[in-house]
Amino acid sequence: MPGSVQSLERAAAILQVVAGSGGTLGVTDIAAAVGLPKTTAHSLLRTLLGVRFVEQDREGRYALGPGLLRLGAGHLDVNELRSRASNWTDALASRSGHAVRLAILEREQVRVVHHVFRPDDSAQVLDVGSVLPADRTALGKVLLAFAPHRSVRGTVDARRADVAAVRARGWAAEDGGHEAGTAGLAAPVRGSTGLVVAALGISGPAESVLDRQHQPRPLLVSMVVESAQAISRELGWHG
Amino acid sequence: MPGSVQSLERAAAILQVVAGSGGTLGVTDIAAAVGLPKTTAHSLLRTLLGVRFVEQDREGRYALGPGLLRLGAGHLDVNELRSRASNWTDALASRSGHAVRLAILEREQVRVVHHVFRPDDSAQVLDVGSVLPADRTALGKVLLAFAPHRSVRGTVDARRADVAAVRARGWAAEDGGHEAGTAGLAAPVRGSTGLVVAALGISGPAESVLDRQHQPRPLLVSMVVESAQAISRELGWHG
DNA sequence: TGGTCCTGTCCGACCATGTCGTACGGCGGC
DNA sequence: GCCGCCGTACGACATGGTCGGACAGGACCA
Repeated sequence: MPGSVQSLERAAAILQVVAGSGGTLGVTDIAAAVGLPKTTAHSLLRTLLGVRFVEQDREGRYALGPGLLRLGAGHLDVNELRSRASNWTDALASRSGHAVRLAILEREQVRVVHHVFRPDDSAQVLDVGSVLPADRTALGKVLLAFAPHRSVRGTVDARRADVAAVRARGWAAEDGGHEAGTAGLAAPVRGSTGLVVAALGISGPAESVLDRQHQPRPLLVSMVVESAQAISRELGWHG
Repeated sequence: MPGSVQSLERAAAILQVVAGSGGTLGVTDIAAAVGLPKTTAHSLLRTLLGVRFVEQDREGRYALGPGLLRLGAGHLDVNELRSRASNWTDALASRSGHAVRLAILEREQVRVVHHVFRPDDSAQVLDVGSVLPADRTALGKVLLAFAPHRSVRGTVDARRADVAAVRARGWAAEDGGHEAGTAGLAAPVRGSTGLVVAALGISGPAESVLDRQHQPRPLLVSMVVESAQAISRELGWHG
């Protein structure tokens, strides 16, 4: 491909073959798989070994190395997020008496990854996996407000003030914008780097979440913000 | 460094910088961080983009891409292993009445990653994190027998028959080899590729694990093998 | 609203490096 | 003990990677 660095494309192909083997592969097999002379493949593998993107066993066979695996390790795994959050989400549901959801931003969409039912006997539907509107839910407002690469001018004027307010307050509210008669609150969950990786929220009947002036009940705000911060600390955030 | 492919070393440095940022970075910042002219860094990034080791947001800033993250995705995460195994390990402890351990092979050592106590009132010590002798425990025998890159000649004669027997039977036993008066059984846990990623074992008083002929009790063998296979299916193995 | 500054990207000249054939030591199989 | 095949080293040479200059576009400020 014109304009590409050939040796990088070749190295990427080699890494894909090694990863696909699931175990270890010799130089001869790798060369055959990527369609290169053995000494060319060996030359590339020697450098991949040097940067620890591959490693070699005692028989000279190659496997993916710690240098490569470490690159991806900083990325948050959704299962780990759920696992670490679950004590706090259960406790928040108990203390607040509301349904609790954890959501992530995925390709500009808000996906629920964890859901704890409101602790009563009412019939409820499990939300995990569902996608929520980003602009009309508290969870979505939080995720959009703290998205890492959004410039202010990229947001239409009507929402700019909202985004700024959510960032300043550290939480977002929704009042019937998503489901008539319900309201919600959400706060950001941060990963070890301080970046927002999820949003934690509660939702329920509007009269339960909001006071008579249609403002969020301060006690509930505190519970949500504190629980989100506790989960953030669990994920390695020091803030 | 003589003998290395310079552009691969440079690309690795770029990926490490992007991974370390935890979010997104521009070409100018990446070039500064790796000490290269901007156009050189851009040339390398264009190819990394082409192989999807990085991706770009709408403002032209770079983050780690799916092509790279997917390489590491096949690697089993110990937390995920524990998480997926825990239902089965709890059940095995209950049904068998013995302590249950899950171990992995790590640099030729056997490391316990999960431990469920024997379901009685006796005082017990949590083993998680400890390292066991590879050749004298059932867990170690299983992990060594099924290690992916071990040639037969690399194993001294005295153990070759043992390795072959463990492979043929699909489980291993220990009889006081590790702790006087105790015995143990273990079976392999496979990942989605069919490779053995862990060993599942029970242990307890020798008279409880073994019959009068000092052979493992068949019912216990079945329980361990079936539980290990259930965990394997949980991890995506189809065998 | 226009000017300034800084960004990401493109183009092409040039030379330093990446490619790969040949050869060799070591190991496994027969 | 011999043969075949592996991984690895070496070095010649052709080409691919490097990078300076230029440009378009966006953000910011007076």
